[in-house]
Amino acid sequence: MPTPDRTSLAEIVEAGRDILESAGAAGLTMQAVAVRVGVRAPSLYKRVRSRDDLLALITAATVRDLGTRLAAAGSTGDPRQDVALLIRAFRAYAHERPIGYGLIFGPVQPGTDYLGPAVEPVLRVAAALAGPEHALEAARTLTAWAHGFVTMELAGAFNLGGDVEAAFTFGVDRLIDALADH
Amino acid sequence: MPTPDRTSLAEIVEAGRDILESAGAAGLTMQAVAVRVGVRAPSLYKRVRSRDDLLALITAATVRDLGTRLAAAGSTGDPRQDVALLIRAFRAYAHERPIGYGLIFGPVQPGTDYLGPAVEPVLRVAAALAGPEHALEAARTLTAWAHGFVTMELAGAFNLGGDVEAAFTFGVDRLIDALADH
DNA sequence: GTCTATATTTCGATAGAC
DNA sequence: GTCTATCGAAATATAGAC
Repeated sequence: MPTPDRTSLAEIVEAGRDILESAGAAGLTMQAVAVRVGVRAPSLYKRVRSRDDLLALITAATVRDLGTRLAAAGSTGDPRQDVALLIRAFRAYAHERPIGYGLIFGPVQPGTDYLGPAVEPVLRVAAALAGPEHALEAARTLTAWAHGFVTMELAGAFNLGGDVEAAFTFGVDRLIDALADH
Repeated sequence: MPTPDRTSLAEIVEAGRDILESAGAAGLTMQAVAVRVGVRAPSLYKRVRSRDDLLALITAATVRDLGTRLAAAGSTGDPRQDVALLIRAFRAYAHERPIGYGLIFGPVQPGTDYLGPAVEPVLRVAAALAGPEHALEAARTLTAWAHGFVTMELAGAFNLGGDVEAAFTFGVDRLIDALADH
């Protein structure tokens, strides 16, 4: 009788995500993952090709997660309101899982179309706000700003005083004004 | 007679920056730096406390560099034009040294006020564009968007087709409109 | 599929002679 | 200040028994 499964790929990825947030990227070792899922490190290689492979799986899971959250951000029907809700959901997720979030736009595996799951909700609200012919450009502008803001925020780059919340609201408002279909 | 200096801190930092761009963060080893400056690895520790220390020095040098470039971006006197030139200079620098640039808003050493050298030029054009009372918020909005855009661009995140140059121009134009003092 | 045991490699950092 | 020599520590990954 073969040895029964003591873990699973999903459990390994989930463990990796938790370790990443609590111990940082350097703390994400195969050994640490093995301990958390309750097996020995070599056993992980039955389900994961390498540590880089695990990292890619974690990134993909994080993008899916973010996409789910963005899709659930709420739609009032008012494009401006919906964009604001979407961006706030985006920011909230980055604050919840800062390190995992940092993987999303980190150094990338060429040819991997890993961003898909999170793109659609953004395109939808962008189209509603800016009109279909500017949907893509508007989505890129919104995403770039949101990503830049939360990255700087998480890095402690807003250290000149002032109110970071006010800066966020200021940015959202101005951006929505700028992108709204005139 | 003591052994004459065969290298210097400045040379070490410069070598580190070059290795970083050509071999990535993982390729930046004390051994590689030593080879490039022409000494043995242990000698580096006379001028650098640790590899992390070297990374911090590289980050600081990169910020200074970026600040110089931003300050030299040109000023036509027209606030809109000046902002556009500044942001294009910002982007150009990130393209030149993508990995070094990535350090700037990476995980940070607490209490280090390392961003100073690059901030002043941004604040200046932001104040001219948005008015003094909104200078800080406008600078944050501009920087966030520019950083987000180049990060996504360098990560290959703009993979849905469309023209990236057009998206950049679109974003700059709309942002300037949004921030301009009305 | 899981285990023990280990190969391999690499790297950061230190000690002490010159 | 630079060198040789080496420590020490860690981590990825593999081999082969059960």
